[in-house]
Amino acid sequence: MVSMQDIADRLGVSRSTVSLVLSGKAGSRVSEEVKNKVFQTARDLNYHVNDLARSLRTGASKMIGVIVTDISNEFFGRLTFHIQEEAKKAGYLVLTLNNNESLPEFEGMVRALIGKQVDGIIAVPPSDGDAVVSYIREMGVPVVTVDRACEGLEVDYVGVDNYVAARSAVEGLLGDGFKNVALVALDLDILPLNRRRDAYVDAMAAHGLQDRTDIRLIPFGREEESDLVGILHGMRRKDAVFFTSRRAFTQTMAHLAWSKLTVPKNQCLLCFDDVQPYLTARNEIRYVEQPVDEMGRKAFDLLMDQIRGRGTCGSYLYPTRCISNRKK
Amino acid sequence: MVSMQDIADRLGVSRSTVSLVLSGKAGSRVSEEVKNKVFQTARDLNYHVNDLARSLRTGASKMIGVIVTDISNEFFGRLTFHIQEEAKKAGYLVLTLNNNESLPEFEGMVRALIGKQVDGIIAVPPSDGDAVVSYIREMGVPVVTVDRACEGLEVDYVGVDNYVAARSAVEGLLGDGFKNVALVALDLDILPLNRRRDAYVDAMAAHGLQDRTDIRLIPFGREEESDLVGILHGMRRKDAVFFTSRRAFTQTMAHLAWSKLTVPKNQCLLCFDDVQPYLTARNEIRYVEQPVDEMGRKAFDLLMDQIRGRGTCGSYLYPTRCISNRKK
DNA sequence: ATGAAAGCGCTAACAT
DNA sequence: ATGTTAGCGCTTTCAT
Repeated sequence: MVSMQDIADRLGVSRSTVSLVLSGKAGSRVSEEVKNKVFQTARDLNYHVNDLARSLRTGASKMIGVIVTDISNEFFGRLTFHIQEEAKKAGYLVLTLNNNESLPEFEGMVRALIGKQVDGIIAVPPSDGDAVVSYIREMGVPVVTVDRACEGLEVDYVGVDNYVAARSAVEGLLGDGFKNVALVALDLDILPLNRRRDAYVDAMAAHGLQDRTDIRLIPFGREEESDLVGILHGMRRKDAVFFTSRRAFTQTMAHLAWSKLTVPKNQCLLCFDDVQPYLTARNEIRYVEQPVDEMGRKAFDLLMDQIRGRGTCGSYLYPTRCISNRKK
Repeated sequence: MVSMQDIADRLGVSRSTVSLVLSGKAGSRVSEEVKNKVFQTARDLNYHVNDLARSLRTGASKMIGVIVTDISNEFFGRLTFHIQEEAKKAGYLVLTLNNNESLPEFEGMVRALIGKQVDGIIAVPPSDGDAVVSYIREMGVPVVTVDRACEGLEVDYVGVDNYVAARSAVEGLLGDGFKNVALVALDLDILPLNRRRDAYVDAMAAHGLQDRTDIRLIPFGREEESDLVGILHGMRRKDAVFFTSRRAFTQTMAHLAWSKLTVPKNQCLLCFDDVQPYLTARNEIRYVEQPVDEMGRKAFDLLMDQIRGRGTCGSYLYPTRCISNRKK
C-alpha cells in the first residue's frame, strides 16, 4: 500500500505537506505548484488514504453503527436504506447488524461497535435492552433509538404513537361492523407490541366487547412448535383479525398458503406495518403505515446533532396512515 | 477512553504484557496471577479495545464491505442478512452500501471501503461495473460478485442461471396454454435482466409465437415519467405477463392498485424473484425463487477463502424453483 | 515471565 | 510556504 510518505519521498517534500494537500486543509499554506504535484503523484501512485490511521489520529471514525432486529424485514430494510442515504451525504459509512431480538447479541454488538470507534449508534433495542442503551450513553457514544422507546431513559427516540395508531385502526374495524375481532401477535415483550395490544383491549372494552377479546400468540423464532394451525382455525370464526406486526402477519399468511387454507370471504385482516402486496388479496386488507423514510432520515439527523455536540434528547413521534384495499 | 497503557500503569506492568493477555496470545508467557489482575483491572476500568489501532497495526480490519443495489429490496435484504450472520460467526463486521444502480456511486463506495481498509468486498455491481470490480482485485482486495456476473472477468461469482430459470418458467406458461405472453422489465442494461429477456424471446420463438412477443420497459428511477398507464392497458389483452424482476412487478402492482385497475380474471402473472405475498391475489401468480439464504452464505464463505489466501475463482450457480398459487 | 522499543499511516501544533 | 516532531493505541520482535 502506498502511503503519504511515499508521495512525499517522491516529491522531496514532507509528509505533512502531503497530508495538508490531500485532506483539503492546505488553503494557501501550500503553493499551487506543489499542490498540483501532490495530486498528480497521488494519482500516479494510485494512492488511497488509510482512514483507519486518520481516524486513530483524529478520534473520529466517520462510521456509525445501525443495529436493527432483522434487516431482511422490509420495515427495517427501508429504515436502514434511508439512514444510509442520509449518512452518505454526511460522509459516513454504516455498519449494520441484526440482533435477532436477542439481548446478549445486542450487547455484544454494542461492544463490537464501540471497539470499532463508531461515532454513533442507531438501535432498535430488543426486549430489556434499556440497560445496554444507557451503557452506550455512559460510554460517551451518541445513540438514537428507533421503533422501541426506552421508557424512563433520557435518550433520543424516533417512532410512532403505537397506542393511538392501533386504537384508531381497531376502532375503525369496530365502527365498520366488524365486532368479533381477534388479535394475533408474536410473544415478544417489546413496547410497541404491548401498546398495540393494549389499544386493542381498550377498544374492545370501550365497545362493550371485552368478552370477545381474543389474543393469540405466536412463539417468536419457534414457529414450528407453535399452534399455528390452532390459530388459523380460531381465526375462521372471526369478523376480523388484527395482527400487531408485519412478521406475525406474513408468517400467518405463509402458513395459510402452505396449508391450503383460505380466509373467510368477508373477514377483514388488519396489520400494523406496511403489507402493501397483500392488498391484492380477495379479502379486505387494512394496514397501518409508518412514514419509515422520514423516520430513518430523522434518526440519522438526530445522531448527527449529538455527534456535533448540540444534543438535547427528545422523542419524535410520527403520524401513521391506515390503508385499505376497499374504497371508502 | 481507557487504553492498555492505563491498565499497565495501574498494575505496574508493561503494556506489551497487557496486550498479550487481552488479545489472548499470552499462553504461558504471562503468569496466571498477572493475567487475572489484567482481566480484573480491564473490567474495573471498563476497558474497550480500540480496533482501529489494532487494525492499523495488524493490517486486518475485520470488516468487509457489502454493496447491493438497494437494501430495502427484500431480495437484497435477505442476502445481506445471511452474509451478516455468517460474518458474525467469523468475527467480521459488515459495512453495507446501496449503489442505486449508479456506476459513479458504486465507484465512490469501492474507494470509501478500500480507504476503510476492509478485508474484502461482496458486490452487486451496476451496469458497466466490470472495470470497477477488476479495480478492486488490482488493489489486492478480495472480492465476490453476487447476482450480476462479470463476463470475462476472473472473479468469484454467486448467482443463478437466469436464462435456464426464465426459459423454463416461460415454457411453463406456454405449456399451460398461456400463449399470449407479454414481458415487463426495468430498462436496465444488466446481465440477469437481459438473460431473462433473451429466454422469453427464445421461448416465444420456439413456440412459433415470435410475432406475439411484446416487451414493455419501465424507466428505472423515473417511474412517474413512464408510460405505466400504457403498460397497464397493454397488459389487459394478454394471457400472461412475465415480469423480469421483483421491482418491475411490485411497481406495476402498486400502480395498478393506485389506479384502481384490476387484472383480468384468467390472466397469469409470472415474476422472477420471490413475491410470496402476492400469492394471496385472486389471479394465478407464479414466481421464480432463488435460494438467497445459501447464496448469501456462500458469498461470504468464498470471500473468507480469498482472505485466507486459498482462492481460486469460480462461478457458483444455484438452482431455482418455480412457485404458484394454483395446485398442479 | 516480563519489558523496551519500534512502527502501522496519519494529523496538527509548533518551528523555520 | 514548508518541515519537524510528537503522538493516536496497539502489536510484536528482541532483550533481559
